[in-house]
Amino acid sequence: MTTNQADDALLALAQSFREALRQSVYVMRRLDSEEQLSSAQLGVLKMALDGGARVGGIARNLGVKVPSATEQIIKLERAGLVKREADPDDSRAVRVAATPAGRAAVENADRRRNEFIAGILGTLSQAERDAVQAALPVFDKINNSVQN
Amino acid sequence: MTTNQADDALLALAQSFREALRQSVYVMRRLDSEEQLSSAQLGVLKMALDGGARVGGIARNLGVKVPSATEQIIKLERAGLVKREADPDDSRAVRVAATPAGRAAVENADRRRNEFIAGILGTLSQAERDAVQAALPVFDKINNSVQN
DNA sequence: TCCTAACAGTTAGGATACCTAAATATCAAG
DNA sequence: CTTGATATTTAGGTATCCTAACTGTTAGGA
Repeated sequence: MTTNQADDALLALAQSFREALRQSVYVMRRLDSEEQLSSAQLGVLKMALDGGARVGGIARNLGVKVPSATEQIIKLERAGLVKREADPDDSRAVRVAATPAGRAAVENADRRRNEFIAGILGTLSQAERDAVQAALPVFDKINNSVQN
Repeated sequence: MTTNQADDALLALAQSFREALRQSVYVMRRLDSEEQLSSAQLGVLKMALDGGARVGGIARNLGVKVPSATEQIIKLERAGLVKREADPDDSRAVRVAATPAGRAAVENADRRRNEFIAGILGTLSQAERDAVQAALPVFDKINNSVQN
């Protein structure tokens, strides 16, 4: 039946997709292992760049629970990369802002990581890069589905 | 200059790609959180299906160090999903083989995870699925580059 | 034959990131 | 002014990974 064929194709794609996911985790780990700033911390730091991210928002955006975000924020604070200050409008809340050192750290980390990945992407054919390019927005969409 | 333009494009693609990687980690975590078998364990178990995977091979294939593989293997053994036996040809080595229960566990876990992902893929347009499909081999290639 | 270097795996110890539950403080509505 | 909801932190625990050190086996000379 047509439906089952469609399902089978979908399941086969899902299987391959899962394989790619597993690999992504591995690539991410490699990327992290060469750096001082973990990707979790880099994620927090980037959200603190605009000057007033709240802990809950950071956690939501990062796909982790609030205590996990707090943990990273504390580490960054101890490293002098962000500062925490009371939200003037809501004393329950905390605003996390990158310090100048934090800003510099983001730029450095981002650049190095991008160069590493760009180095790999540079070995691909243009068609392959186009394929990646075309898939990225879809990945974004998939993530949002999962985010739920 | 042409070279710099190409570099810039590559770096921009790298940036987007990294964003997708970050999301992948998140999706993977979600996928894992709903299951009994972690994806690390599922990976080990799959390699044990053919009956005689060695610890070192499993570690290499999984992109982790040998002690990390051992750790997962021990957990699987305690759960009755694999058994360890001496390699008849080389007494230093250990052969890891899935038990019938292990085999069943893989099938179950794989099916459930594939269905979860297929459910998401099913909400996409055909063009979007094609884009994913086309990008998967490239992801594979990128992974192999990183594996180094 | 025996020694030694290389190799396969396990054990021990430690780091990191994540989670849930409980505690603290503030806000907002009645 | 009380009470329930909200924002964050603290406490405690889990999983995965890592490096270094240890045990046992193999293989290639001297």
